[in-house]
Amino acid sequence: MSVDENGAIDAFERLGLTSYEAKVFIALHRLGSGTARDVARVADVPRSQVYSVAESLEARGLVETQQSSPIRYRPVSLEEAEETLRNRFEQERERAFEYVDEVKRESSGEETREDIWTVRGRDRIDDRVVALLSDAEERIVFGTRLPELFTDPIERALEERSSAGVAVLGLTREDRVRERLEALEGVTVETPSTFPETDRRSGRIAIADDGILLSVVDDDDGSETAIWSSGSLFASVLIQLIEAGEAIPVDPSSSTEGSA
Amino acid sequence: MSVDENGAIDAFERLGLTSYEAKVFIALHRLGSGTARDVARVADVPRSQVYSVAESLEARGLVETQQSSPIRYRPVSLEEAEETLRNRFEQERERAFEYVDEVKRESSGEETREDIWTVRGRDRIDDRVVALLSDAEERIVFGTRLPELFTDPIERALEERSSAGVAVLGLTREDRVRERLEALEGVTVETPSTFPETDRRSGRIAIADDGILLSVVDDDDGSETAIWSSGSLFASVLIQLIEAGEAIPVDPSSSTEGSA
DNA sequence: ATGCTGTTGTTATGATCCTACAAACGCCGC
DNA sequence: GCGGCGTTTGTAGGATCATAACAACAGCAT
Repeated sequence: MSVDENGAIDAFERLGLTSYEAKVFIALHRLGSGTARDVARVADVPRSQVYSVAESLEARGLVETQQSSPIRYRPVSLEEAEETLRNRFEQERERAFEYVDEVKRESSGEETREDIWTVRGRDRIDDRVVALLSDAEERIVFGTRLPELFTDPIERALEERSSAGVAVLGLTREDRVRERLEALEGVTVETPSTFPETDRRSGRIAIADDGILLSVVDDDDGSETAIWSSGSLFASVLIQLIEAGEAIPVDPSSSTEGSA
Repeated sequence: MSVDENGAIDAFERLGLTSYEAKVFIALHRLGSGTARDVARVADVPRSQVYSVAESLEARGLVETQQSSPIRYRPVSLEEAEETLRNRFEQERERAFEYVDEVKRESSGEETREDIWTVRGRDRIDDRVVALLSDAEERIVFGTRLPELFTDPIERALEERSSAGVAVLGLTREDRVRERLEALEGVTVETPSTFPETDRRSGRIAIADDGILLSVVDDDDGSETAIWSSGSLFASVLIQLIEAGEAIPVDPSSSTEGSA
């Protein structure tokens, strides 16, 4: 998906440049090379500011300077710039995480018991579901009404667990999801009995042994929020409710409905 | 090299977190999990601020929340956090550079002629030297008095070019550099005739056909600055001067001395 | 040679925004 | 009644944006 200049400037800002730095950098790529005046004409940056901004970019390795009269600037190649920014990112990442790795304390096993955690965002929930399913030893239940929430890694995890002898049950009303589930060897598929066909908020349900995850999808922006728990009384009670076919919304504003 | 907490906080800030976000994230890793009060005790963050800071981290996928009383927070694993930050970086990088790639204009060939460019920073100069040397078709001169400026990639480039039939001459007084140069097949090594043995500012000299790079090293902080040019009259004149054994400092404040 | 004009590069200043930091307060459980 | 929790408000400071002034210089016309 293409972005406009404002989007690119925003992206550069999140990469650590100021708005002026981003504009000068882009302008120099447009021009090939140029003086402060050239840059100011192309970029929405006052000419008097271009000098110090370009100097800052040079210090960052993103621009080269020709000390002529007038001074000429030129950007390094995109490849060089990407590598420079990536190297800086990796360097800071290493600095930051090396320290945290030193001081972190492993979460104690008990601390996660009796706990229910909230996770937001589709990618994060994808990962959590895969982690949950991959740990299953005895049985799995997975259901969704949205094909896009039935991701390839989830599909592979179901297949792999089924091959490993874990009992896998799929729940869905959605034909496209049903077909993919049925295509997996050893996976049985049922139509959920208690969710109304008009249900539009449920996201995914995943049960793996004593772990459970329930997600909901916001109709407005499609964002997904999940709660999950593993090895807790809450989890076992909720699993019982689901298996009895009577999932009960815990709270209207943050429903724990399973998939339709 | 290990870093302290302030260094880690600085690094997280350059990765796009605020100071408070970094402190809360680190504190949660120290604790394993905890309430706002727990975090405030460990981190230099007022308790009343922890709630919104942790919410922001959750929105970034770096923290999970347990809506209990009191609210409990726990960090995602370091692996997850690293992946999250890296994915965000790559996403912004792609957004930014995709746009610049669309709008950039190739530098015209002539525009780089008659031009002398300044490059700062050891890594960038490393790359420029390698690029210069790798393009040589006929002859190379390389010299430095500092072993650390004779990098492995430079060494490999000299070796590769020598194998390709390019005449390669090394210039140095420094024994360690001399030994490495002499170990390269087909490379001759000479002692420079004009630089005083007490020279402490020269960095590197690299000549490749009609291109030249000269760097100097700042005694105070060891930083390196280079000028380079290729295919220009300036370059040919300077090459002649070097080859006549009479390199002349262009300006006392930004000397263009060659290597010792 | 001189005066005028436009450009260059540096510096200063004010406005705005974001973040750090402090404090207040209603509600709740004990 | 007290302490803890969670939300909200306010202020100060720094960074960035944006504008403006000015000395020096180059080019050009006279």
